[in-house]
Order: sequence, then C-alpha cells, then structure tokens
Amino acid sequence: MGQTPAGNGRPRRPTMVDVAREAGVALRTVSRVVNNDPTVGPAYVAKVEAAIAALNFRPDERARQLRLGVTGTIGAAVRRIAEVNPALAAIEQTARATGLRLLASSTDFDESRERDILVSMCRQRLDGIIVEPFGNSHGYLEPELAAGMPMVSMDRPMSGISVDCVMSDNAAGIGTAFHHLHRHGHRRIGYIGDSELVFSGRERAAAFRAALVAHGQSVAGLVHPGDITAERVAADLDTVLHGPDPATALVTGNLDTTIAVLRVLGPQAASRLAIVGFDEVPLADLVRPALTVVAQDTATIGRTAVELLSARIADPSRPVQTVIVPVELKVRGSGEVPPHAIDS
Amino acid sequence: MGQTPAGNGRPRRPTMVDVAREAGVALRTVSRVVNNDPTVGPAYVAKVEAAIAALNFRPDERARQLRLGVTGTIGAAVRRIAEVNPALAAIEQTARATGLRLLASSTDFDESRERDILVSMCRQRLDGIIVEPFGNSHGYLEPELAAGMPMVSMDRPMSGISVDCVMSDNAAGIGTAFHHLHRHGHRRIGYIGDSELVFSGRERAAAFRAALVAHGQSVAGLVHPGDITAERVAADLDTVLHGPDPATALVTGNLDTTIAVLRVLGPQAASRLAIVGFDEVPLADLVRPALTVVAQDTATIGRTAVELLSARIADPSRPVQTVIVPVELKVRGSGEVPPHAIDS
DNA sequence: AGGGAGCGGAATAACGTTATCTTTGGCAAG
DNA sequence: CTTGCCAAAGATAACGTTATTCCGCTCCCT
Repeated sequence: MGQTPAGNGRPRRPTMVDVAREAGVALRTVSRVVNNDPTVGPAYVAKVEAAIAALNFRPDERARQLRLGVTGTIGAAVRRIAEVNPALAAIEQTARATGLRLLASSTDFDESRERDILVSMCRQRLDGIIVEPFGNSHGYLEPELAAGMPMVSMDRPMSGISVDCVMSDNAAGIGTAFHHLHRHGHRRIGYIGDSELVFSGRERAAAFRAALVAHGQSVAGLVHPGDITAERVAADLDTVLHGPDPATALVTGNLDTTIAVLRVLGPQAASRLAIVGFDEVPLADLVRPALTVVAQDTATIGRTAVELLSARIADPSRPVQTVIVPVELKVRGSGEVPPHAIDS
Repeated sequence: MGQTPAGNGRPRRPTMVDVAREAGVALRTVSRVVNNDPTVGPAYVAKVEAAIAALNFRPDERARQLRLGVTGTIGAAVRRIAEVNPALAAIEQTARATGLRLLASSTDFDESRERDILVSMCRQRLDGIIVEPFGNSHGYLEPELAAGMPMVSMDRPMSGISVDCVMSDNAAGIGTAFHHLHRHGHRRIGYIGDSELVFSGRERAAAFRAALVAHGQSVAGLVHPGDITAERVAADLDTVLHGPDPATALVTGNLDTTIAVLRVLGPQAASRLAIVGFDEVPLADLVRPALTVVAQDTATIGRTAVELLSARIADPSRPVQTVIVPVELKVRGSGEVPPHAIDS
C-alpha cells in the first residue's frame, strides 16, 4: 500500500500525479501549466487548472528545489535577530528586491550555535550565506567554500578563511569622534569599549590609541576595552573620571557600552562629561542627553552584503573583495559640551 | 553524461552514492552511518567516515526532507523582523529548545507580502507556521488548513479562518492603565492609539470607551484612534490638551503612539500631563520621563505560540484554542504625576 | 554436523518535481 | 497523395535521500 513515509496523522497532500489523473492528462502537462509554459493548448490549461482547484494542489517546493538544484534562498546568520538590527532590515529588503528569499537565524553570541546554524544552512544547499561572524575559528567552513558555497561576512572578517567582507570604517569613525571632541576643546579624552578579543573592539581600541599618539598624548589610563558588564564599565568610568588627571570627554566603543555608560552616569550625564558614542542609539532623540554618535551606514552595509553575495553566486571565481563603508558623525548635543562646563 | 540539472558553474557536490563507491560499501550503509544507526560494524563505520572526510560529503537536507516528509522547521511571519521584537526572540528560543529550526520573515505591514510569505511557507511544507496577522482576509489559507498545515496566530486572531491564537489581554491592560491614572486623582483622561481598522486598535479603543462609561464619564473628545503619523498624533494631542475641558492624563494605545506623543511633547512631557503607555518601551530607563507602561508578557506569548503549534503538529485534530496572556503594569514615574502638578 | 535464528549489508523502490526524449496529429508543400 | 515538419502532449529518467525487502553469512543449539 502506498502509505505516507512519515506515517503520522497528516493527510497526504495531492501531487502532480493526482492532478494529472484528475485532469486526464500527462504529468508533464501539469508541470507545464504550473510553470506557465506557453506551449500548452488553452483547453488543456483549463482542464489542469480545474483539477488543481478541485484538489487544492500546491506544488512542493522541496521537490522542486531538489530537482532544480537551486533554492532561491539565501541565509543570514546574525548575532541577534529580533533586536534592532538595521543591517538585517536592509539585507531583507535588498534580498526581496532581488527576488531572493531570506532565511534568518540568530547565532546569539554563541560559537557552537553559530557553527550549527552555518552547517545547517550548508546542508540545506542555500544559494548563499551572509554571516556576522562571532567565533574565532571558521576553518570548518573551508570544505563548504571549496564546494562552491557562496559566503559573505559582515561587520568583521572571518578567521582562517578568505571570503568577501563588508564592514564599517572603524578606524576613521574613532578618529572622527576623537577629533570632534578635541576640536571642542577637550584635552583629556577617555575611551571605554568592547573587549579586544572581539575584532571591532580590537580595531577601535587600536584606533583610539593611535589618535592619542597622533595628538602627542599619553595612552596611560585612558583606554579601557573589556567585557560589557555594568560593573566593569562603572569601574573604568570611575578611573577615567576620578583619576589623577580626570578626563573631560569620553568616546564609547559601541552601542552596549554607550547604554551602560549612560545608565551609570544617570540623568546628569551631560554635566559630568562630553560623550561621543560609536553606533546609532535607538530613540536617540528621546534619550537625555541627546547623543552625538558616529553612526554606521547600516543600510549600505546590508545592501552591499547582498550585492557581494549575488555577485559571487553569479561568478564563483571572482576575486575575493573587502568593502569598507564610511561612517557618519551625527551631532546632537552630548559631544559638544565644552570642557569648562564639566563639574570637577 | 550526468551533468548537473542547473548547468551553472557550481561544481557538483559529492552524494551518498559517491561516498559508497569511495568506501566500497552499499549506499544504504552510508545512510546508516550518517544517521548513526547502531547496526553498522565498526570497521564499516570507519571506512565510510574516511570516505566522507575525503570527499567532504555533506548530506542534502532537501532530499532528506522530501523523503521524510517532515522538515523540522517552523515558520514565523511577523510584521517586523530586525526591530525589537521580544516575542520573536522568545519564539526562537523556544523553537531551539524544542529542536525545531525557525524560518522568520517580515510581512512588513503589507497584506500582499504577507500572502506571498505564507503561501511560500506552505509550499515549502514547513511543519507549522506562526503568524502575526496583518491583512483582513485570510480565506486563501483555508485549503492549507484543510490540508493539515498547522498554524497559530499571535497578537490578533485571523479573519475568516479559525486557528489557534495567543494574545494579550488588551481590555484588562487598558482598564489597568485607566484605573491607575484615576487612582492618582485624574478625572479627565484621554486616549490616543492605533487605527480601529487594526484589531488591537479596535479592542483597545473599545476598552477605553468602556472604562470611561464605567466611571460615569462622557466619551466625547477623549478617545482618538487613527493612523500613527506625527501630524495626526499632534493634532489629537492638541485636541485633548487644549479643548474646552482639557485632560490631565493620557493613555497611549501602543508603542508607536507612545513614541510619537513623546516626540510631540518634548522634554517637558511630564509637566504637561501624566502618561501611561501600552507596550514596553526600549531603553525605558534612559528616556525622560521614565515611562509607566502596561507591558505585554512577550516572553510568554512567544513561548505559548510555539507550544500551541507543537501541540497541533502532534495532534492535528485537537480543538482550536485561544490563549489570553495577562499584562503587567510597570510603574516608573510618568503615570504618577498628580493632576495639580500639571501646567494649565 | 546440520539447520535455523539472527545480524549486517546489498539491491531497489519510493518521495514530488523538472527535463529529455519520443510520439502523435495536423497542415502545407512537392 | 505522399512527405516532411512543426507544434503539442505523453512516457520516462533523473535529483539525493531513506525505507523496505531480501540474501548471505556466522553462530549456536541439538
């Protein structure tokens, strides 16, 4: 008996074979009608469409994909879905405009989970993958790359393998923030940011040190990368503000740091130091003080990621490319507090 | 010649047949090894695993799914991915814990797009679908339901078809907000919220009218549902604040309304009226005034959605169920301003 | 020592679609 | 009237996996 392989309670859905029998035509003809092949006579089209409607037939995308070899879907393995993630929004929009479906998953800042997701995407033979890498060893993807799986990394490069990459100009962003504060008269500027175990944390801390050196200042006591916990940030903020030579201004290295700093400082933040944050802050206009930030061009990043991926899908042998996207300073108030306005 | 069906430049990936040939065993044996079937002798396991490593074989999930009839994946069609969406985060977490993959897409507040996504998910024969419905006619899903596609709606019921549903207790939430302001001495309380064309907008406006009536007050001039644009909200706020009998307190019907109201009022919001918002506000502790809100229990909503879906997958004939999740008042300041503190 | 149980592996048939190839029918040209 | 020939529809073989069936081998018991 032709029972369903998974013998659960689900009723078997009609297939093209059923439609063909119902319409009294060949299987191939049903396929042609479903795919709008113009070489089918109108009488046959009508018969087949009637049968499709009568049986409520819906083609099985899995079988189609298996046969075609192409899925029409790209994957996005991002660190956080369901959080404000404008780059992901841009990816989705661009993918849609390109006629690609998008399969998004959160790696959730977990290396093993990232691995699971990427391997699963490869097993599904997606047409390509965009990944916001988290872990530090992506060597296991080497065979996939060799097998021709198109891949693009976003926000940071992948480690151990060479793939197309799109990311912000971290160094320029930090330089701009520093310069902005310096131009408003600040001479002691501190930095609190993400851990240097993370690529962007490393790049931004390094850029900040370089800015200090370029202005002939000592690095000592001013640069504080590390894990982003309320305690660590509070402690480093205390060092920066109440050391022997207190800072009058601060650059925060990413969104989470900015939020943590604002929480520690409380409503009087603006009277205690000038702040320029890296990353746009959601509801920035409702937060007090209104924050001056170096904003990443997330729309361009997301769009570029899809474009790079599409280009590689079209031509797997093209040279690997890294795109650096400029950042933009958004002046809103917190970065323009002059040094003499700071309580000491 | 056995060429790839899609004759593009991608190299053909090795299949189980190739592995079997390489290892000198039967196809079925490779399948058993891949699926950790214990009835394979250790010598064979070693041979097969060596061949798999040598060829970089990865099983094709599409073929597996086609053969098995089950995908191990559920779909989530939500209005907005990549925005703060704690319910989606809970769905993802629960799905992961249940061993289900999640395919998330944004309907983007577009009825035709919602339809595309849902039809596409059905064609992919996902094991089940969670949908945050947007449109007003879901009759086209009737055949899918009849064919046994498990479906759960979240946040609002679907129109025209009967599926499991989980949503917040909108009426109780509005009642709580009203009562809270009333208890703090306010006697003229206004409401600005989403359009009554939308289910939750309708429920909340109705609940607010009911609260007014229950307190023996006139509805006239106080209840303002509508599209959420800066202009409309500003105009209605003006009516509420500067009418013949001005309100001293306001309930906002959802997050977007709350934000729009705060933008219009500016930093002096708290000195002009007391506010209780529906929906939790991101970075609520950094926004001034700190907002008193009626928060939805998004974690429970997301988790329940997956649980309802799993239950229906397990037993397609179980009765359709609607789960109402309680809401919670979060007191933070903006809702406790007494009437006499309001500038007139 | 012979026979049957039991186990592990091989051959083959699905799953539902699309593509290749073949067949049929109708019509115009020689 | 026959010969192509084009259009349109049918038969059949993939795609890569898993499940079913079957067969040969070993081992143990009588």
